[in-house]
Amino acid sequence: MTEAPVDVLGGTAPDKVRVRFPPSPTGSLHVGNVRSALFNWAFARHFGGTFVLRIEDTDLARNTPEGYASVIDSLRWLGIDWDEGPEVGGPFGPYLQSERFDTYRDVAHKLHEAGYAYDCYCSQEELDERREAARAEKKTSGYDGHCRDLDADQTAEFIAKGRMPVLRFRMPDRPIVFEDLVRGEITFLPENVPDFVLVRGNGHPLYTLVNPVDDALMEITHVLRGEDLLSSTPRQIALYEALAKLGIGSGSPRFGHLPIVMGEGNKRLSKRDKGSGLSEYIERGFLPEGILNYMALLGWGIAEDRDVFTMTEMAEAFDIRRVNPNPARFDMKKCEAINAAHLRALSVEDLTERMIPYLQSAGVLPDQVTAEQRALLAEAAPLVHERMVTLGESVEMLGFLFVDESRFERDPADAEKMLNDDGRAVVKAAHDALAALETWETAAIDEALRKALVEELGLKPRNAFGPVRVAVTGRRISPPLFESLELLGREKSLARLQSAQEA
RNA sequence: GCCCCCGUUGUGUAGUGGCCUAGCACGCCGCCCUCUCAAGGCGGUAGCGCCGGUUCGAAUCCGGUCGGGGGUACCA
Repeated sequence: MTEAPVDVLGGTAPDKVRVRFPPSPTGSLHVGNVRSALFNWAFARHFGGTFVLRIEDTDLARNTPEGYASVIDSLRWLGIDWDEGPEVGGPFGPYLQSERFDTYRDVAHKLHEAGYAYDCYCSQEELDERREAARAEKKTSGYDGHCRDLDADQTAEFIAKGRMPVLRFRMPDRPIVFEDLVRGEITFLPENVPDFVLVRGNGHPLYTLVNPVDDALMEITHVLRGEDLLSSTPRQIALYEALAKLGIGSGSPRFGHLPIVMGEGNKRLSKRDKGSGLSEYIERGFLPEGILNYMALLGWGIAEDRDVFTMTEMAEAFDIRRVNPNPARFDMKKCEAINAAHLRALSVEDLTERMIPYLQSAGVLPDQVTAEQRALLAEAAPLVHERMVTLGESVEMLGFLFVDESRFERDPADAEKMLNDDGRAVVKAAHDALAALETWETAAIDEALRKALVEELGLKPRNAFGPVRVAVTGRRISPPLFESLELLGREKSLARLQSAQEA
């Protein structure tokens, strides 16, 4: 590494850097996608280049309109903006592959004409059979080149049988060596990279064709993607080179293969695993800046002694060569800790606004929030600011302030534990002390309760305030008690202290 | 089977031959603070997969080995 520092730009002017994020709209984004989008985005922003969003929807059977909307919404929620792509346009459109089939057909034809690809008539059964045989001999089990050089008679014979050929790419007979931006030099020998299918027998183009073709046409300079695509890189490089010779694009982009994200154990985080979908994090009330920050930490770090940063800072500091090639496990605890740090960094105003949707969807606040409710929430926000890990927790922490008295409920387990006979006696003493209060504010409440419960009843503070807390907030864990009482107001507070005695 | 990638505490990482009795963060444990829970402060736990070699000296270089992962489709 010291002898041969990786040349990231390879002659490309920084502002000419073009990267892309090519999700297929088969559902909502999962964390692997997000990480990939983020690193490409950071790379582009770092150099002042262009970030392209391209929708890979060639697999008609698996695409859904919701999937498309979900991808767009997710990226917007995250704040990952694209310079070219759906909704924003650009000079290389259309950016939906389903609208580019003519292009693929045309390119496939040219590849065939020039001899870079050939018709292959092998049936699935024949392929399987020969694959098994090769494997039995402990050899590479890929395509054996059977149809590489069919003559006219052989071809005619297949056609007479009614076989529909696939279009197969003819891999060059030489090693393919490339410098991975994350992993350094990687070599693939020709015997291990067999000819591959570009177009199905039914004429439908495959990912193997359309992905490189679009990268070439869209003048993509760098491809940052998951490690799972590493072994398909040599065949893509060969394709880029063939395309360039046909005047399509200018050769292979530079590649950087990011480590995969693993879930529990040693398995790649798959779409089915819980914790893999971005939507789960949105629903729980993670912040986009928290999620993104944590994702960045999966393989990259801004500094030795620092792991909380903004995306602006990331874009400024991002260096693909500093990405660690090790697969990284997703650690929910760490993700939560990072999110909590971002939550704490929010201004009270910002926090207040961001909590509202969560309180609304939980039914704590109405769709139309009144000015009074908003003001109350703003006053309560500082009390929970450093107690929350996600915005969703605001529902349990602050719900007691907003629900109608008719809907106020206490946690059954907490009530049972704290509002026993002793507890009710404490609550009664608290009620009487507070009822006599002239000014309803934190300091006075604090003083009155300490006097009545700690001094007069001789209780330890924690034992004194526990029952009161459950009586008023409904839970053993709550924002600070005296402040909560003040915000709840005299009337509601006294009513709850009353009703708790009857429980 | 074959090909490729990866290997530092539980997790993410720092470390590019001596500054390493291996640093940081999260987690976990304990203490302090304290009306609960957090936040904050202090302290602790735990790691260079293994074996050889090079060298005065190796987490760092080389070889092997073991382990893990990815790929091996008319999916992407």
